[in-house]
Amino acid sequence: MPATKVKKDEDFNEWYNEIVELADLCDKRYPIKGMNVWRPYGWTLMTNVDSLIRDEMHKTGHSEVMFPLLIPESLFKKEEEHIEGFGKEVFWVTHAGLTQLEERWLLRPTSETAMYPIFSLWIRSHTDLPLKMYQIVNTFRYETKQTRAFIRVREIHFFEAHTCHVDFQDAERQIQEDKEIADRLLQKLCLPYIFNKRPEWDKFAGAYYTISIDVLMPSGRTLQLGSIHQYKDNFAKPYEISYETQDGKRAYAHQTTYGMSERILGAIVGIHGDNKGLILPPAIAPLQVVIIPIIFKGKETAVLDACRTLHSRLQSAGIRSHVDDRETTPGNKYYDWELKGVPLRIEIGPRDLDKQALTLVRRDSGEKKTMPLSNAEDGVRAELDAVAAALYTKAEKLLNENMHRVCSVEEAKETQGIITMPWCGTKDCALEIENVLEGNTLGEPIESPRCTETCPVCGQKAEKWMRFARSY
RNA sequence: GGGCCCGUGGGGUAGCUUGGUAUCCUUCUUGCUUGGGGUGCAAGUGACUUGAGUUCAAAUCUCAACGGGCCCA
Repeated sequence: MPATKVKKDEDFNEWYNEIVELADLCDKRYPIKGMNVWRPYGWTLMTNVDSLIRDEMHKTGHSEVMFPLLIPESLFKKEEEHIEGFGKEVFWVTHAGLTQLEERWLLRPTSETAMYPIFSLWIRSHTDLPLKMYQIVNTFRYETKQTRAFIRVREIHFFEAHTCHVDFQDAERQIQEDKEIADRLLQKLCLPYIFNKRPEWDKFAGAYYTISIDVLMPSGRTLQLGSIHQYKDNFAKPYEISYETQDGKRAYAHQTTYGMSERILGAIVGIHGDNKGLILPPAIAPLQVVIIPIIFKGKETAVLDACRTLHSRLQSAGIRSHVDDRETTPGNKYYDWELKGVPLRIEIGPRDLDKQALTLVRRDSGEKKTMPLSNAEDGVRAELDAVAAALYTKAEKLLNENMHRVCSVEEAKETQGIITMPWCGTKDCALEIENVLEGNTLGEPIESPRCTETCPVCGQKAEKWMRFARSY
């Protein structure tokens, strides 16, 4: 029996809208467009993702900081391209109490302009570099388009890492490290992804270049989960982030940033979920195992005791477990926890106790098996790994089956998903393809061989490949 | 940026055309019952998005705002 009214493969967008509320991730009834309430279950999930990010940051020598939410207009305005890129979508604070502010303040859309004036104070010598900082905060963008839970919101739960380096080469090494972080993180979340070097006209405002981290949603649209930016010294100059070199000269720092948001959660919901609800990767599932006692009159205590004993054993083994001892029927509990996406369910009833066994059901496949109670810890751990592997494989299949390399406009028209085509390098030709495909330019695949084809639009020699897709 | 549709208990809905008493399902609360895939019975709580207009009277008609959804650029 499905939990959702709308089927995932019939109307993905509706299914998504329905499931984020049904599964208690968020409450969309807050009366400001694009500002939803995080419910406890959703927030636990998000903070679990954040923990994985923090682990990666600390492993790679970043320090966590917390900068103010408000930015004075004068600081924001120092980098021209930046203000041009964000100017139309910032929220302004113009009054304090009854008095009009002498200088307007804005809610950070991202924190470059808050951090960099302070970085310029912190950095004096080459020994202060590299400076590697990050924060996980809320940022604000005034979206005018249709908003969607976790995917397009006005208050963004944002991870942003900011680094400063002695030169371009060292900043490039940072970007290499960022890619490795993405690889480890998204592997744990069972999310296969692609890197794309964004086209000049769509890079981050003020960046030298931008690499996006994109995943493919089951609707056939791509979702950008993160960005890695090389700034060179574009911000260091206006914000005067300079240092004294070893030989006593002054030089500007080269900077990078790395950003990700709750879109990660959107991808997990959209890619792994099914018509029964969420399916969570064990790495971030608030509960990895739920234990359902199967109670019959007269045998309550034996069953409940067995459940509780198993629960504390699993907890001691570092497995997030829960005994659902609510006064309702087992069937109800199954539906509840399937909706919540708990990877494994254990049932213990009188029949199991007779055999000193437990019944275990996988959320992703529905597969049911019994195993002895004696080494439940190992059995559960192995099954959690199996769920994670299966989720990744399924998502990888979706991505691979929907990535196509084509060399003519006609072929492209008849192709779904992510399309890679030869590209001569001019904006007009890319925009023409966007028109034909009703999609967007994703960017250049960053690690693919040189192209020797011709541009399908203008017929000129194409030295690059370019990816196109419909995007969120 | 332009166009279209929608807003009724926590969720889903009927009622709106033709203005007057708000329907049903579910959830929730209490009690008993049941318990290996939504157990059954009984009782109870709970709603017309906001503002202005028309009217003796507005969930119903008009306008606007806010919110939600869809389509096009």
